[in-house]
Amino acid sequence: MGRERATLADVARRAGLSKTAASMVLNGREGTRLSAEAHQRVFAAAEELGYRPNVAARSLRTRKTATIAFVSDIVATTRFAGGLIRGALDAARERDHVLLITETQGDATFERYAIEAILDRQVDGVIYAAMATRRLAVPPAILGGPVVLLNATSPESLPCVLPDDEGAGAMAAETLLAEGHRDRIAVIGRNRQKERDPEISLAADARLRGIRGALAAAGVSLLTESFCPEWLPEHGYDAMRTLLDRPTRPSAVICMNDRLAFGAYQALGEAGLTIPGDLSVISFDDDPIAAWLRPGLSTAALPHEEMGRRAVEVLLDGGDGGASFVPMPLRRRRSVAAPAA
Amino acid sequence: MGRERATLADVARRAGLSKTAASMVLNGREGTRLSAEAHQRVFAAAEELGYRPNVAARSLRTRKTATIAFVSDIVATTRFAGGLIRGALDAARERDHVLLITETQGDATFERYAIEAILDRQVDGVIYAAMATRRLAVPPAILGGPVVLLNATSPESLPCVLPDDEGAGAMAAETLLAEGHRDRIAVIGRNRQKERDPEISLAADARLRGIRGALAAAGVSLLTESFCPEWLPEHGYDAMRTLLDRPTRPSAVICMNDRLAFGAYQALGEAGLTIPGDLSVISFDDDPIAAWLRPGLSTAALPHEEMGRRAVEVLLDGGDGGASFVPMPLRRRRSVAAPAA
DNA sequence: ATGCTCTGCTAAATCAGTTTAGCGACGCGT
DNA sequence: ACGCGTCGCTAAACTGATTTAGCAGAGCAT
Repeated sequence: MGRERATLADVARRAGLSKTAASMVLNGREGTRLSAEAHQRVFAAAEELGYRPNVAARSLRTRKTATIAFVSDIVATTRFAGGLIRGALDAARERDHVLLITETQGDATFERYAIEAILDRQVDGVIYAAMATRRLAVPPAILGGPVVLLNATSPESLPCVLPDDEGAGAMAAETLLAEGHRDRIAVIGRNRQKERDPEISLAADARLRGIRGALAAAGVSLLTESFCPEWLPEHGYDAMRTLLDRPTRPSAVICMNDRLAFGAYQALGEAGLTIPGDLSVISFDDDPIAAWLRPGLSTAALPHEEMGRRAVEVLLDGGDGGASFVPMPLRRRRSVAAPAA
Repeated sequence: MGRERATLADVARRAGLSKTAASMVLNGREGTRLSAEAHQRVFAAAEELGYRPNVAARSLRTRKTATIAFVSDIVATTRFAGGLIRGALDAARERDHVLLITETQGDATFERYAIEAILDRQVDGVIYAAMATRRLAVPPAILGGPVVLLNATSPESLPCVLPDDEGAGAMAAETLLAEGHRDRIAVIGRNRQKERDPEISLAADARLRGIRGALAAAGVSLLTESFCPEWLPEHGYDAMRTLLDRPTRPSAVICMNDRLAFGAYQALGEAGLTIPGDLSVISFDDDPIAAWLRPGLSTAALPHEEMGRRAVEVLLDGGDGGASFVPMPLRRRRSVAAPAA
């Protein structure tokens, strides 16, 4: 690629100055005593030759590469990753950096390979991302440089960027309360494993805490809570069917994610019940499907893009070293209304 | 990152040989006359020191970086990109390469930036990917090196990797024929713009050609074809409702993508019709939603992962310079059955 | 006139590899 | 004994930038 690129030596020659002078001018070094005229000549020469510095040569000397490694378990290949990468890409571009992407797929060999590739290329920092919000162990080899965890925390308490699941939980509950729902609110998607083991999920527990907190503050308690083995549509479907068999039908359900909500929609459709007339539904994630459902599903969006962006900012601009929580905005759609009288 | 790494000079010193010797041994150069014992000593020294070559230094001399640029319009941030990137990542790793990801977002300024970043870093090749299968103009600046188009073609007829949409269209039609559907097959998702302008879509025309070819071969013609302004669920919904108002109800519909099919499902559900009892549905893409629908949606999968992989293979191993079509496998689910008697 | 400082600039070292050119020792044929 | 080829290896150049150390000349004070 790119044959015949002008080098710094070419620029210097054309400007009638030394490489040293050219380098200093182009890097905008303070305290150099080069004349205004010298500056002019260097800039002009660089412009005329279309000079662009050779990154390899520069980083050989400076050990800076203007490159960030984006390492993930399997996030890069899932639909959830898009926003994370896009946000990181944007923020990186604004800071004249570029993203090197690798995936470990949870495999130790792949991880070792990814880390070697990264160290060999002397990246300026690492963003270590997880698909599901969770706690994880960071390979010690990358701790030599700046690291930011994305959608994850670690025992070493490295700087990290997380969605504000607890806030989202509270918001979901408050949204229902504001519509007038009180004692007939149900939750679909309780899951002991997810709630207890931070290495599996941090979201489950946080969302639940938020929901409970907001309801407690209003003096309301949950009608019932459905447990699900996973957060997939079929489990939401099953849970909703069971719920409909109860003597007291809920006026609203909070689903722990959109896929469960989708399953719940299916069960409601089969039962001939309408949303939000018979029952309101609210959920988390803002999966693309939320906008496609009829009626549109109200859901607290995972702010992927903002999270990716934030990770780069913390990495390059420096953060306070702690956790950075990104708010989950509510996407208000037609699935929530006041309970039937 | 990576302080105190051993250099080639360290290895040479430890092996009691010159840098030249060490370099040649480690690169497995043929025709060198270094003794077997020298080889041993170099390998041992490298091993003991945990030596890893400095990529910047190497590429400064060789102009090779073991890095591939993955440039896309907006593909990297969409749910469709996952597989493309994952496949490329896998194939790249197998060849000891790494992926530099950039996005143009269809913006000329961003594109220029992306290309400069790429040229500055002297990547070994470029994969230029599009979100929607289409024809596009490749920026001339990257034509100096190897380029492969992914999910796209170009007027310059560069090597490219495309899904076999025509084959998939034929397969969809044949699947329905095999179940016994004949003269009551409808298509949802015709779209003049997509079919006519290759800069918008190549898939629309190809899928349709495949469908028509297979039906013609069986002496069958389409019952009707619904036009849609876009391929979104709401348009599938509208099309299906219109279809159900016709005197002759179709026994099967082929939707141009899964989102249309999702909309069709919604309309069928509301009309109280069951799939596949009253009507079979088949589609294209294998969006995650296809597996979540009840009943599961039969669909020809976009082989993203295989496409990403193929792009890297063509780029690094060399292709025949033409288009490489990747088959779209049918994901057979419960949405297709024999027509009601 | 000498010494000193300041200005404006450059030579050369450096980063860590690859590659070219070639050197000394040895064996062999004549 | 001399020339030649082969073997096993190395010195030094080279890649393109940054950075350190320092030089020549002007201005000024003594």
